[in-house]
Amino acid sequence: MNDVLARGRHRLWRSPYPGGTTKAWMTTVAESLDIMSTPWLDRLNDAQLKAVTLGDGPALVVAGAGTGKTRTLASRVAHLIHRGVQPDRILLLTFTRRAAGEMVRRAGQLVGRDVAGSVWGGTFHAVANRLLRIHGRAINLPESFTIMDQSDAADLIHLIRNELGVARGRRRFPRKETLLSIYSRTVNAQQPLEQNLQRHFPWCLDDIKGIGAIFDAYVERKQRQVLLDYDDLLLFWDALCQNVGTATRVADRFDHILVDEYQDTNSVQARILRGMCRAKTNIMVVGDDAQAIYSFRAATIQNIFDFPNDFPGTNVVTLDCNYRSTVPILAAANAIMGQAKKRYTKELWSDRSSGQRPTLLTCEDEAQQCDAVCRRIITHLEQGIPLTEQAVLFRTSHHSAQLEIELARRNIPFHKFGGLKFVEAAHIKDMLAILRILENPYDELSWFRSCQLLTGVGPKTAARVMEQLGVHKSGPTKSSDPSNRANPLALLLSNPPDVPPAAREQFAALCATLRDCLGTNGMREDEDNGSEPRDAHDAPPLSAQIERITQFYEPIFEERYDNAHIRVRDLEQLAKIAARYRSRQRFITDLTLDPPRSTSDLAQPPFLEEDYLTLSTIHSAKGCEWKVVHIIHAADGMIPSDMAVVDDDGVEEERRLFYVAVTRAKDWLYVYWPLRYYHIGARRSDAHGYAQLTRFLPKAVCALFEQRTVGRTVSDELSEPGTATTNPYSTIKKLWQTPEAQR
DNA sequence: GGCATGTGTATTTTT
DNA sequence: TACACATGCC
Repeated sequence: MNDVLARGRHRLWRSPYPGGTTKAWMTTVAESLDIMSTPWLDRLNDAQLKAVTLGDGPALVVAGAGTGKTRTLASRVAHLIHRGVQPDRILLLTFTRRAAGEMVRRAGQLVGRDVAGSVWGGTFHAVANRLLRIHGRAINLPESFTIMDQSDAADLIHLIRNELGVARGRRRFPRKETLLSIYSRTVNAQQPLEQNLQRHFPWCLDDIKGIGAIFDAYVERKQRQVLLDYDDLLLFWDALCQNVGTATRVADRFDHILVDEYQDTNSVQARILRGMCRAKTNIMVVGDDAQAIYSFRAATIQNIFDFPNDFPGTNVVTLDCNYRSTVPILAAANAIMGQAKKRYTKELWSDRSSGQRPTLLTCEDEAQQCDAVCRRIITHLEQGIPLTEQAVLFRTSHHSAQLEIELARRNIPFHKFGGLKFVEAAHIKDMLAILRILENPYDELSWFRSCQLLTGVGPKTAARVMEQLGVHKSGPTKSSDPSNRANPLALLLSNPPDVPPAAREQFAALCATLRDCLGTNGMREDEDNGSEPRDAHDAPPLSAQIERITQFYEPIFEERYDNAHIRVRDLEQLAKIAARYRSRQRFITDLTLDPPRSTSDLAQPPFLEEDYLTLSTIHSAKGCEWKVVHIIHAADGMIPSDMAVVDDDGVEEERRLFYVAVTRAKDWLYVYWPLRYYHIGARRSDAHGYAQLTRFLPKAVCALFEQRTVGRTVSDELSEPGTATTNPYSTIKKLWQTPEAQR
């Protein structure tokens, strides 16, 4: 420890205090000056301390669930800063932006918020975005590129599929979502299409020619329109690292790289890291192969195993002491992983003893399951465990649908993570499309969408208008930079194309809206901007732009959606988020890279409620923990998902998923499964089928659970005997009983 | 060419 | 159940 402290002192970065090194000196000063304490080294166990204080060079930290990984990484950041590394030369790559924020926040508590705040923290995609806005030009990427989210990308593929006519007349051709995931997987795994199809999409093999043609057109189209999809962000970052002119400049930005959730990175990401570390290998990756749950995104555990080979001289540290869960919960978790075909990490251990075993609840049907969950949530709430310390986890987003209704009915506020996001809602996409035209006038998809907002304009008219504006022409110069080409927006305002009479009025309104948002003329005529060319300085503030677009859009919106009164809250929400931004580009980008998650229409907006329950897909629950965890639908076909059981690897991944769910619990774990599902097999019938308990809980593992049955087996109408607490006669009797008799 | 209506179907997980 | 696709009418 002494040694560690001494070592931590020798290169103080902009040191506000003298650089003493002896423990005696430090102890004295530390007592008088809080600033001299080393809180990031406090309360760490030996393994954590080792990881935090490792010197330069590559390191692999194998960190099981709940072993204090976040604390270790945050402490490492604090330690590095304290050791003299400049915060903005530390790159912290995490799986979600939320995780990055949390670690930087914790590091900030240790070394000061302002200092830690300049650490480069974020997802691979967010960091790629940042780097590409700075260095992209060097690889011919204009800095004004637009990022497509998944559904944008799928829509573009859809457009191309229709244009190419590959799907016509034939039996069913892969859906746009399928095509996108094939594309994404091919790119991310860096595998030939055919191999990928054989392995993961065998039913699409016959269409390989058409698929290839679509991919060609898709790539070409993105390039012309300066659009990047999620995968492109990684590819272009990788290109920065491979390109002679930029490789050194990009890599030199950082002295230390830390990567969280390394088991869920794919080959492109691994290659990026190798590229970033060509000159110096100060890289620490943290991961747990037992928690690898993103193979559908082409993540591969192989990255963890290959790490020591890729980076010779790697220090390996294993964290296996679990601080999160009680012994009985951990025993169950270990038993679940114990059946895995392959297993690399050791079992976890804990000294948090408890008499409370996890509970397995067999429910009559889904309604009973909902009821049981709600009742237990309330019981714990009454025991003093707030809703924020409780979570309900499930395999797929719609698994919570019935529960959401029940929670709303009982006025239990909740916040749902995972599933359809706010920005994927059609009405939000409509608003964003208009904003995106302003940002990138060559964004075909946004034009296409915006045009079709107008009544009387369908795909054909939209295409014609876009053609006239030259939206997807490659323009006079060969450069892909929009500013070098005739701008479709300028053309629209100066020389608007003709539209069908039915659409004329709305079309004019759209033009006026775009003009106002650009700020060329109008909006502030009183300020007299003269004949200034249109540019960013002239444009009204973002919030005014949103307001203007809303003004245009609201009548259309109300016409178009029959539940507009519910959805209108989302528009308000959008305006609220926008209020935090000054730059339109930042706003659009952030919304794409870190979309706010929609809450249920039925629930109160969570920001109004202080205490709310968390509903989450297991994927989205990664890295989180709660005192009480309820896992619902633990039936075969749900967990593991029917979709995943086509091969062994799929089942194994589902097992890890279940393991992740179980290890989120600190003190109480409830696993529910409904005995009976309606609409199994035959759809639209009253038929029901009987489910089976998930295969991940065989008898031997079940023995570690307390087992209960919920509901009645005879009839729903019959109540259990002896549970009545009121008797109708007891109140009536009061009417004639004497006071003495009542006592 | 747009739009309303009807029919069928396929259903994960996320940056 | 919600969404994609086809059909037929304006």
